Amino acid sequence: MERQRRIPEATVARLPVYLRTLLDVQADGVTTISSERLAELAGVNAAKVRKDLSYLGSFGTRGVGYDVDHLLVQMSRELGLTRDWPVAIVGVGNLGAALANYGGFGDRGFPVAALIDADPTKVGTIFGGHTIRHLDDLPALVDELGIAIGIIATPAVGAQEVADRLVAAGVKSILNFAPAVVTVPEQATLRKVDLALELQVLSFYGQRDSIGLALREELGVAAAAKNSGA
Amino acid sequence: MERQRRIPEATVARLPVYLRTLLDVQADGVTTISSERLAELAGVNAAKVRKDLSYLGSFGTRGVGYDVDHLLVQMSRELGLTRDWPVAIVGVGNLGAALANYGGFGDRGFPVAALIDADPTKVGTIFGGHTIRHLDDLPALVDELGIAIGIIATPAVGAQEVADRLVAAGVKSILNFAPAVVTVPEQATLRKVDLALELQVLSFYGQRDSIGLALREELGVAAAAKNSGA
DNA sequence: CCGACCTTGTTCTCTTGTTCACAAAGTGCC
DNA sequence: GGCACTTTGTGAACAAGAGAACAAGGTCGG
Ligand SMILES: NC(=O)c1ccc[n+]([C@@H]2O[C@H](COP(=O)([O-])OP(=O)(O)OC[C@H]3O[C@@H](n4cnc5c(N)ncnc54)[C@H](O)[C@@H]3O)[C@@H](O)[C@H]2O)c1
Ligand SMILES: NC(=O)c1ccc[n+]([C@@H]2O[C@H](COP(=O)([O-])OP(=O)(O)OC[C@H]3O[C@@H](n4cnc5c(N)ncnc54)[C@H](O)[C@@H]3O)[C@@H](O)[C@H]2O)c1
Repeated sequence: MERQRRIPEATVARLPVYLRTLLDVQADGVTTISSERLAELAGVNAAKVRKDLSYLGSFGTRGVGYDVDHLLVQMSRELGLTRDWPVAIVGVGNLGAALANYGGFGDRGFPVAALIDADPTKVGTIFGGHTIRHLDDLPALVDELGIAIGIIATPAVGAQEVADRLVAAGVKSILNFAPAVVTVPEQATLRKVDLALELQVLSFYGQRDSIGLALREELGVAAAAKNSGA
Repeated sequence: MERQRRIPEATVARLPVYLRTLLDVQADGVTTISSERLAELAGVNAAKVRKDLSYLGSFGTRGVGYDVDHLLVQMSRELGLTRDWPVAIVGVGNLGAALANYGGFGDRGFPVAALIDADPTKVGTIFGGHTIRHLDDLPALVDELGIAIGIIATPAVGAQEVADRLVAAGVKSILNFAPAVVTVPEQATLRKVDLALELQVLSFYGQRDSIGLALREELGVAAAAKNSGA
């Protein structure tokens, strides 16, 4: 009779999308929303929305839909957004600086609490209201500021070491922007954002479409014959 | 006897990781690599590597492994990396500027060919070697420069419109950084990078782990009581 | 030239995720 | 109060992906 609290990974990744959508409609004064409408706005299938929401043990009202406010509360609770998650950005270069300047994080419960670099000429300088600290100060910063999430914005070479240090300092959640394979022990969670990967995937599909077009033009009868075989 | 050229999405997303790994080992002078070793370096399962590579129709040599150079050629061809894919960055703000400054794109076949903004005070100014052009110039730029990929780095509000314009101008591949649901017609491909989503997913697992710890420590009856209270 | 050894390519099974379809449940009109 | 209508929640079918296991194929030492 165990609690069925196990939320599938795929669902977890969609909850933030629903959350944002709900905040949008809430701002427009909408108080109730159907799975159909939410699905449309979130760009997914309605059945998927209902199933996803059902994992929250969420109570929609049949014949009516879901109460937007209530859904937002449930969802925030489930995602752990009832508290702040102080973020440390490691590597204040091009990208790290842009992230540090970005206001969108603090707004949503992810305040940038520390900037960290290894370059002695950067350490000690002030950027975006924060004094840049040295990587060696990490454990102290985690203690002091309760850093919960580390963002790696260093070159690929340093990424694994930074991750190791973050984990050693007690940071269990890491977001990696460096184009490198980084591994963390099981008790930690690592997610990656890989620009080059995204572009290469786009080029794959871009290319395939071009080929597809050419094929579609030239193939004609042969194509049908070929496909029917399958 | 149909060509089994349909590569699964999940595989496509891993090919860039293999590619990068192979480039790394190639730089170290390695000429042959086993699926086992490649898997280790790429952080995946060896069987998965073999299956993925088999979609390339790739010829490994049993008893030996894969020829690194050959694999790189095949993989680049499959991913469409034998040509350049000129990129246009739309929205030269915080993030757009960082992306424009980043050297890592041009290196790998994705030269930044155009910077685009809608802000009249930015249009005409020079940034990182490019004159910032107006969104209205998009069709001309696509013709002139052969823009193949559009990167959306505008605020969320403008994202869908920018996407529509990109598609209308003939850009079939789009990478969206704005936290908004953007849809494109079927002939186009859109991928998104969603920072807030990544952080929220991290907070979900971060929270769950803390709870998990508490549960593991106290388990049994007490835990149930505690949860019911929350 | 042969046999021990290694590594691939692929088949099969299991798990995870998606979608459909429909009964159950509630609303609000009349 | 009853009935037609809406929308949820979920069971079941289907699709995609992961991983284990192993036969087939090839290498290389002797
Ligand atoms: N800039 C972009 O738009 C962009 C886009 C995609 C990916 N990336 C990736 O993000 C990462 C950062 O890119 P960038 O352009 O900001 O690079 P950058 O060279 O401008 O900045 C890197 C910063 O990290 C610091 N650093 C280096 N090693 C460190 C270490 N071990 N510990 C702490 N700090 C360290 C450096 O001092 C520097 O300040 C790179 O891996 C890059 O591939 C950047
Ligand atoms: N900066 C970051 O680190 C960061 C991180 C995550 C996500 N994002 C997202 O990336 C997007 C850009 O962020 P930013 O910090 O660079 O914002 P920004 O406000 O600094 O820059 C936005 C730029 O887009 C331009 N713009 C606005 N509407 C436009 C339109 N319709 N067409 C063309 N250009 C237009 C503006 O003139 C401005 O130059 C936002 O959606 C943000 O949420 C940014």
